[in-house]
Amino acid sequence: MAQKPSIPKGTRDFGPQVMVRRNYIFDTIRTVFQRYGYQPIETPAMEQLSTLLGKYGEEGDKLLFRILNSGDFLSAYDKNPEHLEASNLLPHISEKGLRYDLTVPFARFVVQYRNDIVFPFKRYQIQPVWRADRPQKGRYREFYQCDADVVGSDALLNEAELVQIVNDVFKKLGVRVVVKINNRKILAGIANYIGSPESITDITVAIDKLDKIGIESVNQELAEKGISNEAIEKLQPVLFMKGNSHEKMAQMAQLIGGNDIGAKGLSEMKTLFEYLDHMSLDVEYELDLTLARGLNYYTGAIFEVKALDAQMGSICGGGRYDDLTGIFGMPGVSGVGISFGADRIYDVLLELNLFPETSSQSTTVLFVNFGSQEEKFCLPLLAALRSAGINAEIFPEADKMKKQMKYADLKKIPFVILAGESEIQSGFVFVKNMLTGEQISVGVTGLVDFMIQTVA
RNA sequence: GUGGUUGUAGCUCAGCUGGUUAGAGCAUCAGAUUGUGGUUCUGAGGGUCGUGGGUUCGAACCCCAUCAUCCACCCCA
Repeated sequence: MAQKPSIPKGTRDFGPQVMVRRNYIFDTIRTVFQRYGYQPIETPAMEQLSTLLGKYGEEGDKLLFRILNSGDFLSAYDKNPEHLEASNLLPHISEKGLRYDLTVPFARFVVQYRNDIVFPFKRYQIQPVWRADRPQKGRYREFYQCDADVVGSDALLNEAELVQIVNDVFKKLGVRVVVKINNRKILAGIANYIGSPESITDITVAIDKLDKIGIESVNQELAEKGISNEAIEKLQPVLFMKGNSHEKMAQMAQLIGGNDIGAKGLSEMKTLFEYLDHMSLDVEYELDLTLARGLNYYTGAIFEVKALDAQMGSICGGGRYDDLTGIFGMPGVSGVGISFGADRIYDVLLELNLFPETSSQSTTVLFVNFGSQEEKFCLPLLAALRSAGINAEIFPEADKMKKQMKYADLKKIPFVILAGESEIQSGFVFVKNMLTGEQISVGVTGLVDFMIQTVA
């Protein structure tokens, strides 16, 4: 054989049986989003590079897929070698990129259509995103995000509602999860408290790994980042803090209640938990002081959802961003959003065997094709079954019966109807149940009613 | 970007210290069965052993390079 065709690293094809299951996830999430009044939008796969660059930090910029300009992109470029530098060459080579997430394109969308949007604007968006990362378990270069965001409202009730949505989605899917909640203002308060406000990023990145690498390694990493010993010392009570969410908040008030931003964060957290405690949720939710989340545009609450029974990174995350639209020239609009990672949720459902059984069958009835006369006899029956809401098809050619039966078998079609010459003359066709192998004769005039009853 | 793993039929993998013509299971196709699938039996097709170079009388096997893959780190859904 010639060289085998293949697809790019970190991308996947989805066959019919996989798509049925993926759609089950998308439909579940979409239904919940709509239940809470969120409206759908879509944005292009590619954005201007200027929209994307600088929004995800230095690391994020490296993970952007850039699209090569069409045509002879160097024709207008000054090719004098003395002026040849990557920085001024780049705009000539690439000016578009594949979107990295759905939040930044959404911010662009809000700014662009600000006069047409009714605020607070609740939107959802289910589309693929791309990251030029190295693939590994649960990590792909092309994957779907399912986002719900509210912009134009500072109210913490929005945060609470998003947790409620998480609750509903995972309850429907049957996955046990824990929602971890933190607040960037609390993290800033911690950084102030230990006297290194400028190191907030290094501090949060390090303590985010606490449960993964342990306290020793965290302290070591902090030291390597240039955090002073006394600052690390002051941080220890936070890292070792025990108790439930309310107890932790009380302890934190002792430590960081004195600085403005820390107090603000704690106050927000308290309000949020008051809402959540009144929502009779099924999911666990807890304050996790070590939760940091990478995206640096978050300014308030941050969320992360982890499956309790599967070894998988976070399957859902989000947070509050006070000024995302500011970088696109529209300051003072606050937003909060959440993003479900459909591909990871798929992997979790597969691992835990949580996909519903029925989600693999598409056709209910197959007519065996005996020839051109018989085809014509079957067509009105087919149409009638379809009108009655029953998925039905006829084998497209009068192939060997064995092959047609095998087709039904492989496609898990539960009923096969045989209408050959003698059946047509008698006015009775055979309906074969492929599960039991049982075959009964049914009058043509009563066929649709019979099938409706049998299927129901 | 860093470290490691594995590349043999469509798929999952055997293949001894380097030795004739590289095997198995599953899948596919055909027949047993001209109007009955999923079971069974018989037979058939399908491989530049990832690619390129080297060592050797001889390489799927040893060496080097390269590409791909998966896993871990960084980071993240």
